[in-house]
Amino acid sequence: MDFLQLETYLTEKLQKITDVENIFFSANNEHADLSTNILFLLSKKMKKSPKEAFEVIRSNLQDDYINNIEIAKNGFLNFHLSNKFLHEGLNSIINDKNVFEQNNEKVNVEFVSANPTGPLHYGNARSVYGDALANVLKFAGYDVTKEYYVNDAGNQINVLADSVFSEYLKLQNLPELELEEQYKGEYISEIAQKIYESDPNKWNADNYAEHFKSFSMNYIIDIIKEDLRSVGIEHDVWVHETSTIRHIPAAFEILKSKGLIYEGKLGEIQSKKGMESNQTLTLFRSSQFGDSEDRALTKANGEHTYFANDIAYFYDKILRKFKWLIIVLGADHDGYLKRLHSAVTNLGSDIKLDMKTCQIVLFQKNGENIKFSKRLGDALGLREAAANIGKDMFRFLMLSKSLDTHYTVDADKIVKLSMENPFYYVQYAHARISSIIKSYSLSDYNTPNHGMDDVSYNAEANKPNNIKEHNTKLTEHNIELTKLHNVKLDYNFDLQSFTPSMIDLLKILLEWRKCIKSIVRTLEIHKTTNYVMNIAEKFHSIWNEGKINAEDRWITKDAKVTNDRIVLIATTSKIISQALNILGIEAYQEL
RNA sequence: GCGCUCUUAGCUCAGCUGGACAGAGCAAUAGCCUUCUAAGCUACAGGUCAUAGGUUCGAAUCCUAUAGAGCGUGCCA
Repeated sequence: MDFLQLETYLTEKLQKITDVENIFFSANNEHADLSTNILFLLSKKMKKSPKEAFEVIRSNLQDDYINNIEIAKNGFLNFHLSNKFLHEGLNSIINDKNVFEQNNEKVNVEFVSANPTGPLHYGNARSVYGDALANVLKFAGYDVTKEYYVNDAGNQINVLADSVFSEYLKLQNLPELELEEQYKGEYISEIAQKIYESDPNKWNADNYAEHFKSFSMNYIIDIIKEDLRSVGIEHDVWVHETSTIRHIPAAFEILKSKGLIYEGKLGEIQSKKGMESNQTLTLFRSSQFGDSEDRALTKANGEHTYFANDIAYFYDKILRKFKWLIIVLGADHDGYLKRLHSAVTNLGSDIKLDMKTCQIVLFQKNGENIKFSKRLGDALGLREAAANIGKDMFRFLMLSKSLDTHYTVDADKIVKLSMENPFYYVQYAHARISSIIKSYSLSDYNTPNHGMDDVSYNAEANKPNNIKEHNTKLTEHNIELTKLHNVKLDYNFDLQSFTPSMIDLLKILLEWRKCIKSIVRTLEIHKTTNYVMNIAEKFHSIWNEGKINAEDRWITKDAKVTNDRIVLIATTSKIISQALNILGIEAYQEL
């Protein structure tokens, strides 16, 4: 039993007798262990005062998990929870009863999907969001696929091939091409060099195109993969645009049958930049769904637009039996969302589609924004941006802000900042816990007789012996706490062993799944960093209480008290590392 | 012009489905290390929650208008 379960339990209980909706619980606040707004809702419905409403439901609320219930002056109903609740709660975490059950819902999280025309730059800084989001959903029991969509069918690939070919000509001491659009940057010359090394004379204006396209693109995809690895991202699946456009006829057929595709002419706004404004094209009725106009699916030259290809791509996802499609895009794509959303939701029934746009992260130097341009190849690379402060801290920083935030990072301050920021605050807590457990494992208390097996610390071992499957998370960070799994559900730790602050900490731990649930609902990853900060804050505070009073330490003179406290602190460590794992960050043993 | 996002402490940002006196970090002030890591803790200080209305028992949160910032507004992707 944790807060998530308790709230569900109480809601069901209340709804049986009151028939009100939108019952809200606030866990672990300064007024009580759990508060609810039920009396506001009830008093409105019954046209009675909150106090009178309370009398009506009072007797139904008696429960083992609740010590006492009181009504606050302003009408909140406050619960104080019983030891039974805390006791079961702690045990449920120790025994991994707190993890979510596997469900079979297939979720596709598509993120990054930058064009394969150059390395990732810091404009892709928020790509870690999609990665962490996928991790949370996995943790919550979903069957998740991390996907990257490679736009290998558009004109930008031709531009890429031309840019490389131009460099190739240079190596042959021939005149460069005069291109309207071209990519510059070292990587272009690098690719040309590679091709030149293997075939210095083979390629010319008549035969270069296909080879230069595929070679360059594959080369760049490798760069991108490396860029992604540098921030800890690895996609499960890379889907190429050229492999999904075959679904266009089938997808169009569905939309046609719904009357959403027709032959016609575009309105003035769109066609003003168009080539031949009066031509008849294939159009999608996006205006039916709130878009300002219908949108083109074909170009004047008969080719399909990117939009058409995207429809095919999403249809492909649907054919692959995904029920929940999540796509993470840059803010510069949000004008595109309406039409895509309306097209995709019309392609299949029961498709849940979430499109998240992330506002750009601005990097500043000397108070001025660093510009980036892929064409000019002068962008601050994602790899470099991350390397500056390290992968883990980079992720933490990026994942600690809402996606909607127009976040500004000062490149000058960031290194200095790195020594004194929330990332280390959390890591320091974890390191201190490791230190406690180390001391404990070396102490006399660590005998086999206290209800759990002995806990030992092994700084050398990455993979300690005797790992039982379900507790590998703890062992990942070198402390051989795996034996804690032998603590039985009825392990009789005494809540009296804990100081009031430790009980507070325990209550925070019992909010973990509530936090996850909330992220699944809102897709707001930064709640994870907030949550783990809460734990760290409470932990550091307890640590200092121990400095003031030795009895408030984790390791005390009393063996029973110490053993009980070690269970709590090991559990804390477990939750912290679970949270950090979700963020894709390693939990440190030492700082 | 229109669409999306944002505006909370000097700075960077939190604020859970509308809920109790608006929070943290950095910066500033004053304390705390013979004792499990002081990258920490405690205290003090700092805010007309952009502005004006509205809905509600209750608004930083929802609605409308206004101001400012970012992005978009192609038969590019």
